[in-house]
Amino acid sequence: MNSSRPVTIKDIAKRFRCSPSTVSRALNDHPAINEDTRKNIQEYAREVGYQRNEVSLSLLNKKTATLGVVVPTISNYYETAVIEGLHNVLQPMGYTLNICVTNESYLLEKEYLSKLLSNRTEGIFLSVSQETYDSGYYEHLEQVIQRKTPLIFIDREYEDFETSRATVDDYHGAFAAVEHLINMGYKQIAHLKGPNGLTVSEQRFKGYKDCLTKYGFPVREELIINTNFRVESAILPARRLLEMDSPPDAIFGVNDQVAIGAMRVAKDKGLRIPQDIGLVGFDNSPISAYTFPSLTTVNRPGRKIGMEASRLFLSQLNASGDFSHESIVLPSELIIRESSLRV
Amino acid sequence: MNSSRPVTIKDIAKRFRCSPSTVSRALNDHPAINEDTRKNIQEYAREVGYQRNEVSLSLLNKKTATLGVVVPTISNYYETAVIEGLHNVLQPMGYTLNICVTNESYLLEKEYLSKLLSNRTEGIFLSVSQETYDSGYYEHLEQVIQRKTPLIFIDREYEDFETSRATVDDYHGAFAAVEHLINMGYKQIAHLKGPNGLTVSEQRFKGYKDCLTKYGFPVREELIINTNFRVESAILPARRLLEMDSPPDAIFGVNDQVAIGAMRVAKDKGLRIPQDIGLVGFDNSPISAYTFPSLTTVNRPGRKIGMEASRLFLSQLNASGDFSHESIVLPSELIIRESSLRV
DNA sequence: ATATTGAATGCAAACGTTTGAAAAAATTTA
DNA sequence: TAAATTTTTTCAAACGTTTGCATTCAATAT
Repeated sequence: MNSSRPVTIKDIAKRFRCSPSTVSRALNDHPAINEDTRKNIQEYAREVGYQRNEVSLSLLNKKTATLGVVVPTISNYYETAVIEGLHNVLQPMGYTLNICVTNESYLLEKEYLSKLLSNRTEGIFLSVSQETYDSGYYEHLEQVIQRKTPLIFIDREYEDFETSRATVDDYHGAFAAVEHLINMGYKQIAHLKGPNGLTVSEQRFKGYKDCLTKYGFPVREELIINTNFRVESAILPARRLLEMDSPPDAIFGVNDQVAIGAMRVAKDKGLRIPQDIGLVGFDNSPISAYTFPSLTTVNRPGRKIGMEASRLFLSQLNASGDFSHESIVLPSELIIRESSLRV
Repeated sequence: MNSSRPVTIKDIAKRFRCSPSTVSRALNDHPAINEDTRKNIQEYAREVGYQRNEVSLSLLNKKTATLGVVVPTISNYYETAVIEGLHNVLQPMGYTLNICVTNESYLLEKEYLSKLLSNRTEGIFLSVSQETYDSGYYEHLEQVIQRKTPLIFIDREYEDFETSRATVDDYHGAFAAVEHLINMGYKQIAHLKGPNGLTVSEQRFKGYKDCLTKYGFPVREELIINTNFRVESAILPARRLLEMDSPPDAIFGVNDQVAIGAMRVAKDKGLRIPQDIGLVGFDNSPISAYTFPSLTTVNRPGRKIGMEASRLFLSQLNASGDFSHESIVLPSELIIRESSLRV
């Protein structure tokens, strides 16, 4: 019966033997519409479940009220916190977020950006994929710039682009973490590093190295092993570290997951934490406060990053024409817990 | 200089002194277009970065290639796994997922659904919010049904609606978990329950109760305490349980987070796991395999759910007209690890 | 009775693209 | 060289909505 075709303004116009304009105005409470007409039309519209076709409006106004969020993954606490932050600011302003997960793939990232532009997305928040980083291809971003669509980098940035970016101060967070371990008297501090090439990995690595150097410790190659951020990826590296002839007495993990993996391995070997080995993670994920022992970590204000990024977007929007590119770097904060608190 | 207005087909037509139709056909490799014309136009289009306006196409074809995914949260492993599953199937088919996070709010859920319909989304995957559940208002769903937009329930379902749904067999998973604890000789099994009213909570709770009853154990009110799925929310309840005069010797948590919270509390009290107290979670989140001791849990095939839900959507699409509503229930699987393996 | 006002409604264009049918241009055939 | 054919291009409508301007119609003032 009920044809599935959505009711349009024309359908209503036909029903009332009036023009579409009248219906449009009636529905939008335009003053120059007879009170009765207005009421009747509005009532009927409600009855038949009329819903304005936003697609046509988008075409007409060249506004879609849609923003793209392109991220490598949503499987970590941090990323979802960022999205929550974006959401908290932008949703109330009427924006819809289009969340695209690139899964670290350059091709997907490119495709998503292209699609977002085709869909006339009004702004793009981007955390570039690892493949993009590795390959160094950035033409797909040129597109975005050329079209003057506001582009905001989140965390993983590409330095050569003139645009706004919001990042956490990974460097000083890592530095503080290692410094804390040194203060606690640890002498051989290993690092379970993130994938090569990513800003996040490299900045934390740099903080680690610089801190060791500052305090006169050597940076020992064999104490630095790569992981892919995931807990499983830390197991073998941690084992390798702890089975060395002169094993480290502390491990700084590139994130909490990795540190928790190392914690498990240490416990399996009967090591006491923090007495025999100190552990520090990064992210301050909810679980890190409730491991046993609880994990010392570096807080990364994901929600705040999302909110700051929103702010950057909005200011770029208002400053149409004049560039107004800002770089926001939010401080990270060392959170000392049991896993490193040696007394 | 470069005006920020996107290049349109008309602009190109003007440049070549031809009609928009010619340009359109040239760009789409229509056979009835002169080879030279085609080449020139395509080259020029590439040069100026022409990108088809998908909005106008959506209006014309009444197809948006967009699907809505409305979920209460994306902060858990499971939800992101579901989204990954949806993504894996639907992205290659050209669909864009519009992920909407309701944050358990009825109002937001309603608003999102309305917006998705207005945007002519071609299908909606919905896991209803807790408020919706509590309130019992479902008119906002009637809208979707009335518009014949395919609607697929994920996990949190509302039984009265005629539509497809994909859920995990929470009941039998919980049953198996508790049965396992009983087999291991635990006598007083407590339950850290999820929020009231949610299918997920209630099904697991029912599995817990039925299993106890089957094995002749009483269901003791004081051993059942609510949580909100989050690790923090388990701390006080777990403490209350373990400080009872006759405390439980096992705890079944509604999810891994909650179980890990209980694990922490138990350890703080100096209890040995699994000797003094057995623990079981639910979800098989990545971390659960690497806690110390590792956590017995129930696997919830999130990615598979996403893939099955996609399948349900596609079959509903093809069977346009004739209803073809299916309910898929995927089995959950007990994964026995150290936290309950008492020998 | 006519001009003047005011309220209510309709017309037509616009947003960017596609597409069947018609028209125009180029080519071949008789 | 005209007719027939083929190739190439243009026209116009459509998708659903909004909006400045024109129009209609009734009521009031002169």
